[in-house]
This record gives sequence, C-alpha cells and structure tokens, in this order.
Amino acid sequence: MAKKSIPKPGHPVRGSQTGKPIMALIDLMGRRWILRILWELRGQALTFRALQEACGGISPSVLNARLSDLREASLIDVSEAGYVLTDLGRDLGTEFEALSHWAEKWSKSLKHL
Amino acid sequence: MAKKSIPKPGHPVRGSQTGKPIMALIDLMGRRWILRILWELRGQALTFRALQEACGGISPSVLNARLSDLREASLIDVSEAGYVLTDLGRDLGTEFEALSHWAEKWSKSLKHL
DNA sequence: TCCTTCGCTACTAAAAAAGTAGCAAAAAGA
DNA sequence: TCTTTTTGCTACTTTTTTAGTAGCGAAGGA
Repeated sequence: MAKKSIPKPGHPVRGSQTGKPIMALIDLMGRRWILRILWELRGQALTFRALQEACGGISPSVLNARLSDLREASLIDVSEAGYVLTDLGRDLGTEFEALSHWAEKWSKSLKHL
Repeated sequence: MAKKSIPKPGHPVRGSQTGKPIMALIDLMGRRWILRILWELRGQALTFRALQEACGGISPSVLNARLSDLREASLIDVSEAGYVLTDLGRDLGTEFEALSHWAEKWSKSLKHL
C-alpha cells in the first residue's frame, strides 16, 4: 500500500515527473476544494465544522483529506481558533487576490458576448 | 438529464450558489488538467495530440472535456495551428506567472524544514 | 492507392468525491 | 458532578470524475 503523495516542489508530481515547483502547485491547485479552502481561510481561522459550512457542505472525508494536503504543503496550520493560514499560505492567498480581479474582468468580458 | 454546466461568472457554480466570478474561477481551476493545459499553451499553439503529449499522456476523453470547458469559458480558441489562448486566456496566464514565482519561494521554504 | 497523422468518440476500469451515520473527546451548562 | 452539546473526525456506500485503451472517419502526402 503505497502512501499517496502530496505534491511538493522537488518531488515528482501527479501528471508530471519534473518535480518543478510550478508543477507541484498546478497539481495541488487542481484538486477540488483546495482553492476554496484557502479562500475561506483568507480572513479568519475556522474550525473544522465552520469550514465545512463555509464550503457549502463539503463532505467531512474530503475536507479532512484536503486539510492533510494543505498541512503537508505548509499552507495551513492548526491553532487554538481552528485552521489558519501559515505565512506561506497567506502569501499565496494574496497572490490569488490578483486573480480575483482578473475574474471580475473575465465576468465583464463574458457578458458582452 | 440536466446538462452539466461549465462554471461561468454570473451563474451558480459547483460547490457554491453565489455565482460570483471568483467562485466560478475557483471551480474551473479546481478541475484537474485545466491549469496544466493553460500552462502548456502559454507560449505556443498546440494540436490536440501535441497537447496530449505535453500533458504527459492525459486521456483523450478528459482532454476533450477540458478543452470544451476552456472554450466555453472563452479562455482558448481553435486556430489553424491548433488550440491557442484567447486574449483573456493569455491574460490569466500572465497572472498565473506570478504564482510561479511564489512556487519557487514555496519550494525554498520547504527545503528548510 | 496506400500509409500516416489528426481530432476525436466509445467503452471499461480505477480513483476521487459526495453523502450519510455516528463515535469519542472536549467544552459548556445545570 | 452529571448531563447535554459541540467538535473533529472515521467508516462506509453511492455517485461522479478521471484514467486507460481501442479505434473510426477525415485529411494529407507519397
């Protein structure tokens, strides 16, 4: 029973054997709920059940799997108040905010079709 | 048989009922291969089979499904030379480059653990 | 005409995610 | 202290998604 690997830069990754950081990131981000969880944690710590609700009822088994992924990737941590972004995670969140602006633009573009 | 919907801003989205652009983006990006395909197309047009190879042998059925998603989202187009990013898609790619820098930082961080 | 390449569809198998129930531990009341 | 509630999660089953493989019809070249 080989342990399923979490994508980390420097190691081969699902769908790519290069081990390049960007590929690890692409792999991680391509998993359902990963981005959503980071998004929901961007402003506040949330408990397991609060996160579950924030994500619109994600099943606990999947949520737990994703939380493991994110912890192994050092993007989140567990604190008194629940799950929180690490410095690294907060940093990624900030980068991702830029994409949120792009998304607004995207939205407008599509409306004009 | 309800037609499965592609996430688009302004419409409700898998895992979220808000229809907010960022949620549509999170949904879209959370699908396996989406990011990889955008990444591989960032510098050049690629034919179906070239894309398949570039992505390390992704199965044609999934590739085709993802290409539909991306076309519906106006992120890619079909040209003489194969699949290409639209202006919008190229724009997203540029934003995503920033994340590639973050990924390098991430990589270094993890090595120090 | 024969051969290759291309975009893709069809089908089956395996893996991931959804959905639901519920337990053990910690916290909050009474 | 003795419930009662909340919390983090595991276990299990069903459904959906992705992987894997075969191959067809169209287009082009030799």
